[in-house]
Amino acid sequence: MQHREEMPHCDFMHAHAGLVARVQAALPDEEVLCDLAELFKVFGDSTRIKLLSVLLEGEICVCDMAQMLGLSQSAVSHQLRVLKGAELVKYRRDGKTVFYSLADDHVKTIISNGMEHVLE
Amino acid sequence: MQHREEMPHCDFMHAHAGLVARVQAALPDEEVLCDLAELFKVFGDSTRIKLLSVLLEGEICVCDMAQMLGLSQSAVSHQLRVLKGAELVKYRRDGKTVFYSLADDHVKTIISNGMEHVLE
DNA sequence: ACTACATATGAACAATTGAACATATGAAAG
DNA sequence: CTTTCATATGTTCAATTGTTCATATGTAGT
Repeated sequence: MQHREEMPHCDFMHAHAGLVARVQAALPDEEVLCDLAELFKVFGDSTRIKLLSVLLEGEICVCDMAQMLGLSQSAVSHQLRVLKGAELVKYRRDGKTVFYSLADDHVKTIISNGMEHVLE
Repeated sequence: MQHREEMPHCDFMHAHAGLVARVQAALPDEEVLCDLAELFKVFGDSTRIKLLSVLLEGEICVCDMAQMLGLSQSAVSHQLRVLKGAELVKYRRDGKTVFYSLADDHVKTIISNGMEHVLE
């Protein structure tokens, strides 16, 4: 029952000595990696994935999305806000109605890449 | 839980009448979309993204990953378990040491697609 | 057998999060 | 200006999640 709060790690490296340092150097900035995780976190919710999938078909208003997915208007609006915050969707206002659409082609690409992995 | 009958929704559709039904028909199965969300959820954590990024450089043991990222061995092991559950990594045992590596090229693709969106 | 080391697992805890509900904003029509 | 409809925003709350600590498993050597 040794309590080493210091550094829980191996006493020796298993690979050659420079590996740790070399990989650390090659690693992107912490901030970039966190941003990347935040991006995927946005995709990592079934409601938001459904909204994005629906928007693959084109521009759709909030109300229709709620109907299509059997969700409350509030839930859809909240999640669209998250998607907009991540710049995955954009919107266009026409009278009382707001039409949402995908912000760019990255979204399609990311979703279809994920699909490939899922459908294996 | 769900009171689907009294859902707050528009009284009329804004797009042409068949849009909702048409998009619903084109939508992938609920289960597939949920699996997709689960996949992205795995990417949606900074610790796991860091582990995956590190593994882009090649096969690395648990201990070295912990050192590279300044994480406890336990934290690394727990997250590697999640990554393995999603079939994003595989491992190889050599004596006491366990070396992890990326399961396939999808992982690289997904990460770099996400990167593109982040670096804008 | 025992010891040392690398990794995995279980449990408990704090922090995050998505949904529901209520309310607020914005826009067009009367 | 008031009403009505479409959408947005707060708030509360239950459930999920990541980390830490403690312990267990596995492996090699003595």
